[in-house]
Amino acid sequence: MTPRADAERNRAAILAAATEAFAEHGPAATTEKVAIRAGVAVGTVFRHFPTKDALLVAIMKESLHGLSRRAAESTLFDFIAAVVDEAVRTRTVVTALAAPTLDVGDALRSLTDEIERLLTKARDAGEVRSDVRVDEVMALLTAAAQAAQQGGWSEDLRRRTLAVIFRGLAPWGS
Amino acid sequence: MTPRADAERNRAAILAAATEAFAEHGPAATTEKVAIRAGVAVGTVFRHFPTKDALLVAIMKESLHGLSRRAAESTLFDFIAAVVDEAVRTRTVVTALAAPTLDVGDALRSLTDEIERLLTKARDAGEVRSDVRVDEVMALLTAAAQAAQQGGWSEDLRRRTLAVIFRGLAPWGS
DNA sequence: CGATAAAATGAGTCATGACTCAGGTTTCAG
DNA sequence: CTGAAACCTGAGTCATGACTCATTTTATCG
Repeated sequence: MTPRADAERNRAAILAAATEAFAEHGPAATTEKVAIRAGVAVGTVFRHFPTKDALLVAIMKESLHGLSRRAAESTLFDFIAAVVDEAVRTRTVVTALAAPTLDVGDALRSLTDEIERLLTKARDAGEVRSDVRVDEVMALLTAAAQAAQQGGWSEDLRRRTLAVIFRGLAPWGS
Repeated sequence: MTPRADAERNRAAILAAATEAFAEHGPAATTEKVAIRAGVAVGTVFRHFPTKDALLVAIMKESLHGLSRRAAESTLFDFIAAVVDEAVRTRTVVTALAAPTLDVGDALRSLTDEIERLLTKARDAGEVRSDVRVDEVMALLTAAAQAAQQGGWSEDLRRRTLAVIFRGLAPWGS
């Protein structure tokens, strides 16, 4: 049986509201605020998502899938720069990349796979040293995104810092 | 007038307890827990530090000064590695390096100065490119420490990730 | 149209954790 | 020794925020 029309409408509104709220305030965003933003009562939010974390996880998965999609049509360095840029704008990316306790299913795994593909491509193109593994790349990506966000890195600092990282990934003399 | 003997004793106990508690749980450590650990009542903690943040700031300053001291007798790369190692063990370092809202006075400034000295020395020794500024170094240090801690980087991952960063800081072909 | 089940509402419950303060205890100067 | 000032105590206050549920509203089906 398909859900009632208003239920579906509200669920969508809640997801949209939560996306904005978590982007602005991170996991600290109140369920109450999400409800208000969605034009709905708190109870309704909890009807659709049994737990605040469940809602958060839903948003995080969306965010991670979005990244995977973008990774598919990008290059390694461009992708990393794009993620760090977005991290400065919305808190969700970092929350998703660096939430050790919340279970995002295989969304992170998928993203890692996608990045591995970018890494292989970059390696084959001679843009990255052959001994660099995905681990480091994920670690560096997460680190940069997280620090950039919460340190409020200026665009200039972002550029210079990423330059160091990119140089570190590149083969000698390239 | 010098404070009463018991007051001084308690203050020291509170600082010691807070150091441990914040190292283990970060800023999330409860004032209550600190009090228990210090063998003292909550009220006593608040008598010595008007606010939980005041206590936290005191610990953070201590931590930053400790880092400055260690920086004075180290080299840039060794120092960075040491800080990241410590970050994995105690949460205080990262809290101190990456707490944008808490006012640590000039403790961060001092550390930055010390690191600048290390940077200059490394540059003169030809170990670091001449166009690298302290900003990037601080940014990379903070990023690595933060991510290492909260991602639980293994020693191996730590080593490989720092290798990338160090290579990025180094001049070509060194 | 009703009837009814699904959904929404929002005031209320509960847990947590920072902070207070009236009353008891300890230190120490004289 | 002794009394006042300085300290300490810990139950209680207050704010916050997740989550509940009795009651009311609404979508949908015959």
